[in-house]
This record gives sequence, C-alpha cells and structure tokens, in this order.
Amino acid sequence: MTILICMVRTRTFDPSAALTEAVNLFASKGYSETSMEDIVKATGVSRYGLYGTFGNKRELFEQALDRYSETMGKQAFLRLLEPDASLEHIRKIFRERVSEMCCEDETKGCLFIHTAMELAPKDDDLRDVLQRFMRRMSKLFAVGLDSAKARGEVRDSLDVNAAGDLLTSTMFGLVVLGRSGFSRESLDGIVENTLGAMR
Amino acid sequence: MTILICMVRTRTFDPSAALTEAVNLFASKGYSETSMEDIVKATGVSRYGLYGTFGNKRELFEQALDRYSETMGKQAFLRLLEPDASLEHIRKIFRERVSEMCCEDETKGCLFIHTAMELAPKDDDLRDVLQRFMRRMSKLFAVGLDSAKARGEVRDSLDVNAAGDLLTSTMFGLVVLGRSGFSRESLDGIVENTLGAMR
DNA sequence: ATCAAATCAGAATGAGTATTCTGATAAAAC
DNA sequence: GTTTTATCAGAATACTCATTCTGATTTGAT
Repeated sequence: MTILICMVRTRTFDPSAALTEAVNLFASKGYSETSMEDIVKATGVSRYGLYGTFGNKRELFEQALDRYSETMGKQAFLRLLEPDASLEHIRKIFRERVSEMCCEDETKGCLFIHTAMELAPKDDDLRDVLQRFMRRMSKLFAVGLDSAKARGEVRDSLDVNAAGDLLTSTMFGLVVLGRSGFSRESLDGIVENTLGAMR
Repeated sequence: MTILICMVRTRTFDPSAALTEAVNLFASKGYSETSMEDIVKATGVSRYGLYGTFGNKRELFEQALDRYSETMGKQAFLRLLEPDASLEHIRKIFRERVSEMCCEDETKGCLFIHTAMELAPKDDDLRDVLQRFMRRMSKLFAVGLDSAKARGEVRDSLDVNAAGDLLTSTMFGLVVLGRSGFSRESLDGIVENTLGAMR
C-alpha cells in the first residue's frame, strides 16, 4: 500500500510577503476600513488564496498583529537589550517614529492604536494579546532605561517601569497628533520633553 | 397678503440631548462602528428626526465633534485659564481621565483619537478642525503651566508650549493604554511621570 | 371640530462587503 | 502526454448599513 501525497499545484504567492502587505493596510486604515478586496488588490493574491492560507479576515488580522509586534521589536527595540544601550538609542527610536509619521506621503498609522480603539473593547482575547505586546514594549524601554541609568544618563531615582509605560504611551500620542497634522517640530518637542523627564 | 408660518407639529425630542447621546456613542465606538440604527435606539429619536435635524451621519459626526470639544473645554480645562491655576489643577484633569478610563463599566473612549485614526487621513477639513481642537487643548495646558510656573511649581526653563503638547499627547496615550486593559496603577504612574517632567 | 403638513415608525432601496461557490487553468507525478 | 486536483478569477450569496420613501398619526391654527 502506497500513501501518495500529491501536491498538484503549488501556491503562486508568498504568504509572508502577503502578510506584510496586509500589516501595512491594517496599520494605516484599521480593521473595518480595510476590506478583503483592498488586500486582494494590494497583495495580488486571490481571495481563495487568502482564505485558504489565513482563514478569514479576523484571523488574518490576528496574524498581522503578531507580525507587527514582532517586526516592531526586531527593527527598533532589540537594541535596547544590549548592555550598552543608552538614552540615545531610545531617542533614535522616537526619531524614527516621528519621521515615519511626518515625512511619507502615504498615511502611516499604528496597528496597536487601531486595535485598542476598534477591537479591544469587544474582544477580550485580542485585548489581552494587545496588552501583552504593549507591556513588552514598556519592558524593553525599561531595560534600556536601566542601562542608561548605569551610564548616568538617567537619574537614579527614576522608576524605570513607570517610565517605560510613559514612553510607550508617548509613542501612541505621537501617532495621534501626527495623524491630526501636527508639525514635525511639535512632535520633536514632545519627544525631547518626554526624554527630559528621565533625567 | 398674509404670510402664514404654520408650525403644524412640534418636534418631540430635544436635539441637544440627542447630540449628547450621539457624542457618547461616537466617542466610545468611533464613526464607522456606530450605526445610525445605534443612534436611533440610544436617543429614541426617529431616523426622520435625526436626518431632518442633523443632515446625515457625517454632519452629525461633525456636530458631535464640536460638542465634544466644547464640553471637554468647559468641564475640565477652563479652570486652567484662572490666574491661580496650579499643577494640582492639571493633575486633577488627568486623574479624572484615568478614572473615566478605568472605573466605568461601559467602555470609555475619545472622540479625538477616533477621528484622528479613522477620518483625518481621508478628510482634510475634518483633520484641520481636529488639529485646531487639539491645539486649543495644548494651549490651555500651556496657560495653566504658565500660572504654575509663576507659583514656582514648575521649573523656569520649561518651554510651556512644548510641554502643553506633551500633556495633550499623554491624554491620548492614557486612553490607548486604558482601552488595552492597563491597570489604574500603570496609568497613575504615567501621569505622575509626565507631571514630573514639568519640574 | 377641521385642516394642513410636519413628524413618526418602519419598510424599501441601493451600495458595500465578508464569505462561499464555480468553471477554467495549470502544475506535479506517472 | 495524460491525469489529478489545488489554485485562480470572478460570479453568487447573504448580510449590514446609510439613506429615502410611505402611509398613519399628531398637533397648532383656524
């Protein structure tokens, strides 16, 4: 008896690349303003392929949220875990965020904020996932602040955990103000004042 | 010739009260998640009455945004214009916000954040209105900080305009974290750290 | 009391959208 | 080259929702 596993036709798209595209759409427009049709167009993947690979819109969104959190961690925050992390590393993270919000033509957004405002109140599971991701953000900031403290860039009396929450909160505030058309100067001012609170 | 103005039947609802109800719905769930049906149910006003009085959903939203801004100014921020405004007044505004986010059963939201995330990117007029409202918030904070500076509660070197933007930004950050399930302690910590940045 | 017309409740309309279905296509194994 | 069957593009379905329409009702002026 032969068990025959026959992969007759191979998928013509890269699920990971498609997910990246979906993340961008969701982060920019949020859940309900992004239609599956939008995602089909942006990815070039057929409806069939999307549903077959990701389940449905909600599940696709959950996977997008995972990816978003992961990417955010990798791109910017992992530096904070290095023992020589400094306040300058934190400043750089904020500067990148501000640049993203101000300079690009397409409207940049934030998947965390969209999730908090649209979905968290009516989906407890998603809210818990979101909270975990945000707490991780705060924690990474706190670790970075600890290193900065060891370097004397931050006052000894600083509660790094509470300060980490403040930095996380500011990351979101910047997005909200940026979307409302605040100037780069205003956003830079917020960053510097926030960092000033660490000293 | 007689000009006859005949008010045949009087409206059976109070438009102002209906608008208040609409503000609550929009602030909690945002624009697209709030249906006209929701508003009909919450206000007890007929579809006919809503469309006749407010135009359409978009115009109703704009009026809700006006009202929200106005109410917010009256309830909390006007104290900041008094010459004896202190850091304690500012703290009280934040404490109220935190209580709102944490204690009530129904999910509290923020019409400004919803507008920034959902509508501002695709509606330039609305974005400008929103920005004006937010700038007013920052300005009120700045005026309060000036008084606090005169009382010696805030360091002389503080740039009150930039600091006002930071406080505005923090008001939004608190809502995002609150909706994500952060504890009251976390939010209080953010408030105290932010206020600490003023000294 | 009667009348005119604004208001009401809810049905009808039309557009948008998530999801499923379908016939055609194409690639892997023989 | 043939067969098998997963994939594709787009049609079909079911549902939600903003807005308009309709027939009944109500109320202020006469």
